[in-house]
Amino acid sequence: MSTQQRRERERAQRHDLIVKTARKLAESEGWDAVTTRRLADEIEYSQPVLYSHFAGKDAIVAAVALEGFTELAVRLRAATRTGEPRTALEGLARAYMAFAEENPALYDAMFTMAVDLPFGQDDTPEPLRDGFQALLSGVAQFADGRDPAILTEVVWSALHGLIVLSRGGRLPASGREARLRLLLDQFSATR
Amino acid sequence: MSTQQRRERERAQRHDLIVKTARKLAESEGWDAVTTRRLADEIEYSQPVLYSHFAGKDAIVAAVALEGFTELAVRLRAATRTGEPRTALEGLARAYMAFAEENPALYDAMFTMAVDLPFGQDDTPEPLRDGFQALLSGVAQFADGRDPAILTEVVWSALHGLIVLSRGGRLPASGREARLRLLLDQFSATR
DNA sequence: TCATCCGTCTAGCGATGCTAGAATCTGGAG
DNA sequence: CTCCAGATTCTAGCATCGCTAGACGGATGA
Repeated sequence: MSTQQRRERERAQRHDLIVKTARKLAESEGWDAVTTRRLADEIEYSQPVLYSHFAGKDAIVAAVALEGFTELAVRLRAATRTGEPRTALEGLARAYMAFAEENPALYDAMFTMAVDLPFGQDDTPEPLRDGFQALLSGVAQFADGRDPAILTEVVWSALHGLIVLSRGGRLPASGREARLRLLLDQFSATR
Repeated sequence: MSTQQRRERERAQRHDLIVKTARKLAESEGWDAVTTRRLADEIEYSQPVLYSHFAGKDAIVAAVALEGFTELAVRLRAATRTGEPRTALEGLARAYMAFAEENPALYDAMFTMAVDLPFGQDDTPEPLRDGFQALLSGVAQFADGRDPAILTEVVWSALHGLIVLSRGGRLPASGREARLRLLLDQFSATR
């Protein structure tokens, strides 16, 4: 009976190996380099093994994304644990942008690629829920009469827009800080 | 000598036919359906003909995107020709979102796919420049002390974020109007 | 010791973007 | 009107992609 457990343990390890390898590969050479053949090579197994763990390549990307949500939630919570609400928004925003900048491929998997992750639904995976909750609880501190959920969604959208447009070369790298400052100013004003 | 001109005219027509067909196909069945084979079928020529007009598939997508920028600029200018600055921002934002909603595939080509279009550079194509100018001149009306360029970039980012997150199912379709209202409120406040 | 079964790999399918070389058509000279 | 030269278009194929069927192998239990 013990061999059965060992088997399952090894399977779980290989599962993690696949996810971690995919992530590392994507981060170092971009998602285009993450082909099933290359990934299989990297983990030193053949392609079909991947499909015994995941339904397809999309599922692997989704698994990587899920890891990302967990990490993002941790970082956002850490950032919101500071003092006053004014700096809380700034900390939150900076933490979010830093995360996106440090893990571009991961961020892509989370917010631009994997379409099959159910976001605001009943079967939304825990890490996803947690990520949004971290944002929400941070933003709610200075909602000041405004609807916290709506406010969170808009702040999030603005940050995401800045990130994704910057990355694609649509926004000049120079004004980064000025844009963030303006955004923070606008959203701390209750009006 | 006339036949030479006719040749060139026909070439130009076929060039347009390719772009228009790619756009229509993308809009009706998504960009995944726009394969070189399918596109060649649709225009009733063989694949290599495409490559006598464009360097590759990316160049075709870029050509479609360019069309989009021209149209977007026109719509934005029309929207900003209204009266007071308060409603100008709202008109601008609604026009932008309506454009994105009515032409999802086109919008994708403009702002998420084609990476090879030089955006804020010296060799930026005219339609691109014009598109941003239309936004800028609209936003500048109510800048009210704030840096117009920075303000434009941030407003644009926020709108883009809303659009792209909504489309990917990351934001619920329900709060659409509320989010837009909140965004408008925040950005009309000068503070 | 042997048969069974689970796990893994080899080999291959259809589809992709792109291209070389054959085939065809066009236009102008004799 | 004929025929050749040059441009144009097509057929066929390459490498690569995600994915899978079926052969193969070794570990497990009788």
